[in-house]
Amino acid sequence: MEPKRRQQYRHLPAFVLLTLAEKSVHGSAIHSALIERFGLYKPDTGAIYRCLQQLEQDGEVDSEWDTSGKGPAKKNYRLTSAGWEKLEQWRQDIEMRLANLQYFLEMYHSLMELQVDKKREHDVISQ
Amino acid sequence: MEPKRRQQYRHLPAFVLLTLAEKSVHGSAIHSALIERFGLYKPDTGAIYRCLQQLEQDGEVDSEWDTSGKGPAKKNYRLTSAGWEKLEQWRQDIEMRLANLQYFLEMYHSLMELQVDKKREHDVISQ
DNA sequence: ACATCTATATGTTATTCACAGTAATATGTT
DNA sequence: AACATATTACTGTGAATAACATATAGATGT
Repeated sequence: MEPKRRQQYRHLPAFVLLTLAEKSVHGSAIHSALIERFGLYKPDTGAIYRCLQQLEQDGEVDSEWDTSGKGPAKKNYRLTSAGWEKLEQWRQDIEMRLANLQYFLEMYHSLMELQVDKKREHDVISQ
Repeated sequence: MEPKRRQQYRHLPAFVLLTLAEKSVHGSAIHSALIERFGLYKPDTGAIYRCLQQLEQDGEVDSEWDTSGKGPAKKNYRLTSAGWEKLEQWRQDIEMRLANLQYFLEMYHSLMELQVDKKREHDVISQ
């Protein structure tokens, strides 16, 4: 039995801020939105609430309780102007990471072609 | 004074394996190669050596000492077949992450256009 | 009254890796 | 030979991230 390795998806605050940029909502709705949009990305609810607390502490979001609708009270979060700025920083950060990952894939594919070529040569020789 | 937030660059084993896929080399050479190729990505040397130890423990690389050349002995690492398989897993993983990051950027840009439109409307109304 | 659902929150642990430093060997300099 | 310097490998520590598990509390249905 392989020891199960935990998968970290990362950039959670970026995706939380992005979701809030579209619409001010409460934690559970952010969770649903992320699951809906990123099929493979199932963030932990605990992580989201703690993320929101941190973002509020850093002044990137503010919140107010909504006791109107059905069910238990919801804490609606809204981007502050600091939050919009932070989102822009995340955009830059993510563009850089994206470039690195693209480079990884390019290099991976060119290496694999080389491997195939080597194999082909080998096959020709051994005919 | 803002508390300095550490930047994590992540996916280090993927990039180490990729470097070794191209050519079997020692830790310090991997460090140089990564710095050369990823201008913004300056991985920690400690992280690289620990990563290599972990990879060896997991059977994804093996190593042998090279005492020929100049300077101190070098520990050359080489991908095993398990390492090649792991690299393929990383490819899949990274393609997924890439898709998520691309989605972030798409959504970010479309939100920003909306913001501009709103501002334009506002400007027109207040004329 | 009780179970269930929804939303929020906390406890604990694993993973990742940055920052700082140590050690050992080879080589160049005086 | 003595010393400084460069190169390579490795370790100590702790911060950041977030996964897994559990708890709480109000609203709602039966």
